[in-house]
Amino acid sequence: MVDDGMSPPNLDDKRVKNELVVLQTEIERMHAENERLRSMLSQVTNNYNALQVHMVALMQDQKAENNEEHDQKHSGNNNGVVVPRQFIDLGLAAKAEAEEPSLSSSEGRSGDRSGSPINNGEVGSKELELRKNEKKEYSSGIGREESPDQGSQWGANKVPRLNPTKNVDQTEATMRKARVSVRARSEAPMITDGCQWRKYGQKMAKGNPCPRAYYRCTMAAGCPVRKQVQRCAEDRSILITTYEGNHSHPLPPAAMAMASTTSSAARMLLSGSMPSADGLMNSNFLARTVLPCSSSMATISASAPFPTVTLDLTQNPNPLQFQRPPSQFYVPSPNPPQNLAAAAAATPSSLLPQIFNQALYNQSKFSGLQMSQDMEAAQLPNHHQPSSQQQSQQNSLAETVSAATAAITADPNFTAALAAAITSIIGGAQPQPNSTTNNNANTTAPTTSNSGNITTSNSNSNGNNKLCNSNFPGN
DNA sequence: CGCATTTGACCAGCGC
DNA sequence: GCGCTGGTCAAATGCG
Repeated sequence: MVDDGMSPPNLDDKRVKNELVVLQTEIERMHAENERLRSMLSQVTNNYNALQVHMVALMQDQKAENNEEHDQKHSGNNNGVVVPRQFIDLGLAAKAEAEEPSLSSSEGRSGDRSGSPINNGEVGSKELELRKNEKKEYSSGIGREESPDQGSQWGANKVPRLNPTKNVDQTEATMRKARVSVRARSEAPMITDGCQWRKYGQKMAKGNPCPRAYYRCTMAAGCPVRKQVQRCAEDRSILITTYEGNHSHPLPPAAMAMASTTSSAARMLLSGSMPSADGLMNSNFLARTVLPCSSSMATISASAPFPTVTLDLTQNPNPLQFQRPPSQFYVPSPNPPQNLAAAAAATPSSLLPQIFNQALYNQSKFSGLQMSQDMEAAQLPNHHQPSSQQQSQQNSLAETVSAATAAITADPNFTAALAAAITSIIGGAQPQPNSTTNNNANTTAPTTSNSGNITTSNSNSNGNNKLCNSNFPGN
């Protein structure tokens, strides 16, 4: 008991104690280091965000000027709507747009159509057509002056030719091509997303009885936003809605959510810079982030022809049924729809505020520098174990996605909930209204999809194809 | 009559 | 160069 002669143990104890002390100091040092890195990280993030905000503000100013001119020309299309043009947040996209409307409203039109503005030769005659169009459309109250521009926008394939303004064009082109695709189960022929749409075309999908419908936003003249609606061939209960572009006009809150989503998606894709490399890494990060909880799927396809953020809310048990490019990261949701619906039924609306908040919180994670840092953290094997903060951020994001999915699935109208989910995943830029309410401007659109191949024929023969009859009931 | 949808035609990009 | 495909246009049609 008395340890006199027990010197050896004492020595050992000492040594152990020393080691402990060393370890402790080491740990403290690591903590300090961690702390330091964390603060650096947050500083960088803050700077980035500040810059982003600043840039957006500038863009908005610029756009506001352009729109003023534009509005003066076409007496107030945007009147009445309450919401400021918030989701023009998408800095770069906003810029791209800012240039477009002004161009399109008058002289610029020459350049638009077919995206190869400068396809000389044809321009002259086409301009006549365009002007004719303009008149017609303005008279109908839904200005469509954007059509030319949009043509180029949506028709991504045509974009590359866009041109001359080299400084912006790369960015612009990328933005224009960026798409947000939402896959959701819905028996309804359409989903309500808060915007007004006008159908301008429909095509049959190859090997798919369900046609793909094309819509453009009619809430304001010149709005470049378009969407495609298709129903999945394998599972017709799945509705695939793809959005492209950013609204150039104020929107009601419900629509805002979705709108900011597309903007954010574009920005996000852009932040990954060129699709090929960074884009993939980003997707990887996203997938990893979402995976842990995996009650929703987020896919970012950086592969061509345009970068697409896909939010899969179908909880499809067999993701493989959809052919996906190898470069896509697909995160399947294990939860059967029923479960989600049930879970959501209990909470949907209450969840949304959280979702929105979370979205804002997570937002920084998905953009710019912050994103790449997180990405590294996520991808590196743990030798620097991700800080608990990082980990919890990722977890919370996953939870957010999960919650959003549940809420969405339960929400018969989707809309805001849908947007919230996407936004939360890709980092929506706007503070979202906490209401899930939606405006009912809807568009119905039956759709089809997925294989990507579309036949040219339009025979709408089969009854099923009677897609949309959406008359915009609402709004 | 005005407006939205339908649908055949057209255009441009892409691959072979 | 040609054919295929995605996307858009615009006349025709239908509906309120």
